[in-house]
Amino acid sequence: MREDTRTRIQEIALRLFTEQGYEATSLREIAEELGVTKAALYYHFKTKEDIVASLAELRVADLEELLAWVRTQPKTPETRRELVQRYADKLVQPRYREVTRFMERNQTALRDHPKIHRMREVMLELTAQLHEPSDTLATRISRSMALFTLHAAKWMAQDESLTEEEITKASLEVALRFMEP
Amino acid sequence: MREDTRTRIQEIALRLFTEQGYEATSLREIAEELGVTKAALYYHFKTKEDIVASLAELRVADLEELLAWVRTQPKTPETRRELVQRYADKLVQPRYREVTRFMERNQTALRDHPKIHRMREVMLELTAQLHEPSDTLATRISRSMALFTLHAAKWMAQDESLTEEEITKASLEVALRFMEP
DNA sequence: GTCTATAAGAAGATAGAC
DNA sequence: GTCTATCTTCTTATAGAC
Repeated sequence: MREDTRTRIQEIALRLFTEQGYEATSLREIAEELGVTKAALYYHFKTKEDIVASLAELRVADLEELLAWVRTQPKTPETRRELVQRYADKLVQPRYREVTRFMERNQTALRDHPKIHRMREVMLELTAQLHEPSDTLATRISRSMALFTLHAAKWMAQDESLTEEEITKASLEVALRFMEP
Repeated sequence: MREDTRTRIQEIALRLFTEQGYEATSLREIAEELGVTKAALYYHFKTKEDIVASLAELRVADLEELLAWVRTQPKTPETRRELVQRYADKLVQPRYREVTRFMERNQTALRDHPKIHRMREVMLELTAQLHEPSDTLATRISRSMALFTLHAAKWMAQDESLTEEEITKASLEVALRFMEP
């Protein structure tokens, strides 16, 4: 069954925004790939920013769910490792990863979008769950780098003949190592 | 003594490109801040891309120097730690850091610029110096995250009342910890 | 080196027909 | 839901005077 037009706009926009950049991608291009005119897009999304907001929503909802979960848990090393594990699980879902990639690559262009701002907040709250006030600065940096590692490890794929699975597995191993006191 | 116009264009462009994004910053804005007309910019730089190339040049030269140095050294743990240390030293120089920040934030918009491409190459070669073929994948990821940590630690400054010096010192400590086997 | 003036085009967005 | 046609505004870039 054919997806609805709204979803297809999201898919095409996400791909083009990521490949070419947000500002560099015009509504004309999106419309052409979809096989309609620019004006048709305006029936589904009021503005270009609305398309971004709808994409950000896909990720924010996931992150807020994760944050809500961790707040029900006791603040133990066990919980922190489990949070890293769950974050890694989110990150292997293609849709989540694509949206994340789009946002990483267009930080500046997106800086004024309210939904993007909300997402940054949630990410900061999530990393804050990884340490306690009594931890040293070095420990806090190390813990934050655990989440970063899950994101950044895909760089490794460039010059190596490794499968995605090997990289995912190894970067989780490294991330958990960074969580050690 | 007043700097020359070319240098002032570079400074203003670098700031606006970083704050607002590369595509979102027009030559008109740069000219207005400089107090001249758009046309005057074209005397100093043939195109907008030329301004970017001149900015990238500032960083590429530094990185190539670092790469040239490390290639004269024996491939020992000692050399690798020294490379991390030297990279950290580069990163505290304001001009280098500003250009780096600009590039991090505008990855997609800059993807087709040849100078940017060269910079990515040099960065990859630098990280390749941090490990040997016999190292496990986890070790290689961990070592690459050492350089990443030096970049990313500035995120820590957001919600804390820490001095830049404390953060720099602690992130170097973490980076060197990540270099351990 | 900097100016005015202008070209040539693409962008986001809207009105109204079908 | 999608179209054609159009508006307005902005962009990069150039020609030629001073």
